[in-house]
Amino acid sequence: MASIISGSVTGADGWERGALPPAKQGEAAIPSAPDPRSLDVLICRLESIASLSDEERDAIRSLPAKTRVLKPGQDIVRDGDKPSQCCLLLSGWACRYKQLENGRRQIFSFHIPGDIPDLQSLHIHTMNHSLATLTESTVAFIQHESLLDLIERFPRLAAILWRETLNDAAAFREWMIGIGRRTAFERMAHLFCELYLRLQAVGLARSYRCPLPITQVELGDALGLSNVHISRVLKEMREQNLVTLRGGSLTIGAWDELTRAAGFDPTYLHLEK
Amino acid sequence: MASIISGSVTGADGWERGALPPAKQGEAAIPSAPDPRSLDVLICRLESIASLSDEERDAIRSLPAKTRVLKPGQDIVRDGDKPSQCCLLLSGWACRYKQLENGRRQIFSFHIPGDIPDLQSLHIHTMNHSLATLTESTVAFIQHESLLDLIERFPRLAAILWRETLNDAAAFREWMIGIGRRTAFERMAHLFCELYLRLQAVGLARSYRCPLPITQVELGDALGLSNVHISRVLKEMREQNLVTLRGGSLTIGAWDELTRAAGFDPTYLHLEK
DNA sequence: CGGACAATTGATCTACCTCAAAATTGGTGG
DNA sequence: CCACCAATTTTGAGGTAGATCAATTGTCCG
Repeated sequence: MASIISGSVTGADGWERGALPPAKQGEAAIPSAPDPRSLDVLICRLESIASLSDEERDAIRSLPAKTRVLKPGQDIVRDGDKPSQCCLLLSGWACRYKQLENGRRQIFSFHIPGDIPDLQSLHIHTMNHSLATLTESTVAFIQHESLLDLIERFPRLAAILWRETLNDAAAFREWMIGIGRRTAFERMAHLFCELYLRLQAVGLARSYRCPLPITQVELGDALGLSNVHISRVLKEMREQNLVTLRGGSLTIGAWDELTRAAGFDPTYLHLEK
Repeated sequence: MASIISGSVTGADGWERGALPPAKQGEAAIPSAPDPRSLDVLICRLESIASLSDEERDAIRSLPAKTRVLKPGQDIVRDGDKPSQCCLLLSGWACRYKQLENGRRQIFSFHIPGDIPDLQSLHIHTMNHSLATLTESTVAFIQHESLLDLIERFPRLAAILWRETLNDAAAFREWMIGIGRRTAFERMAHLFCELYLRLQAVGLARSYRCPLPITQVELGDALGLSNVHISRVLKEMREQNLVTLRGGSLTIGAWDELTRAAGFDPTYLHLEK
């Protein structure tokens, strides 16, 4: 499968224009034709971190972007690529990962609508990991030069985006703690807490239910565990009525117990409200 | 032990002025009195990433900074602090870590001269981890406002510092791969490769020898291993003549084999030369 | 010389892995 | 609506990397 940005394949590689994922969980349907308003999800996201002036909002809204619908399991940028654009996730799920020699891989982060998973490519020119969709996704591509021009005109936006990448690093550190120092049960609980809150922040989760369209193999690659062990720990959580994961959606049975079991402290997410 | 920046203790907490670590391994002795030229180590470091103009160099050199000598094992900033300054390491070693409830801790990164380990505090106002010295160290404190003023006047410096924090995140990802998907032997080898190259880049290592004044407990906290296991793996490496760690200094017996065993690819460090 | 700390070694235990087979799920075409 | 397929999940059995506990040795330094 070819990376999109590296540009080796375009047509036959299967972007379905017009075919959109079914709108779910309060997510508004997004037209596949380039739509300036689609960048509102970015504005919304940034306003959860800092307040924006009218000029800043307008400047973001008028960023030139190309919207695409991508199939599940498709690489957006590849390890080694030198992309000239960033990717804003409008709908669907994506992840960043790195493939190792022996077939092993490590997933670093999961991404949901409003995220710019490869924002770092703005300043680090060669990718040292890959970015791929997990589900069918709608993404908007924004040229680096447009973003660079934007942050030159609005230095405050530069600071906000910089902060975004710092939050990203904070999440990596939290992830590291999990992998290095928590039991399988704890780190899994921790991941569920994080994802639930992040989804809630962009309006994709409520009343302790949220989409989680991720296979157990992928969970394992993220948490440094085997799929077999993921299955066993999930069973245990189910039996304790902590969480249930079925049909791509997660139900949290006991939030307080879950956070306690995970040793979860949400401050590293830097969510408002 | 009290954090320096949180300011709860100053006098009795024991900063020794004038007492300096013995200069070793080609490291020039640094006067303990505040010395403007000391910021040259930062200039040197930044120039390993990008070239600087004369004005930029001068602006950095004239940053107001307060230099201190700190004892080993002393917190510089604490989890929860809201520092108003950043810390540039001039000599010695430091690490960032987070303490967990049950007495466990995870070390995220080791820092060497030229690093600004808490650069992120410039935009993330509350620390979500701690920073501490590992050895006696000389550090320069620079007020946030001075740095903010600097990057406002020189936007290119902002981009360079931003890039620094992105490199930081890249190192976290590499660390995660190790903890999640590599054996104890591999990840330890990987750490040694990383540290050797970073030290070499700032002139603190040559001919496969470098200082590594870190206890086995600290190595374990960084790699997610017990100190006992660290000892055993070190023994194995010693027997295979890969590396020897004695008296706070590391000797690499077979660089090529070491990198091969570690699956080490140095590009994520973004070192020039 | 003595005391604190760091490293080593031995013995035992366990969380998680690997391999392999069975059961479940979801999508597809007839 | 059912039958079928591939992908995913579940369960079982046995193996291992690395943890824990505890005692010994080595090192540094006042």
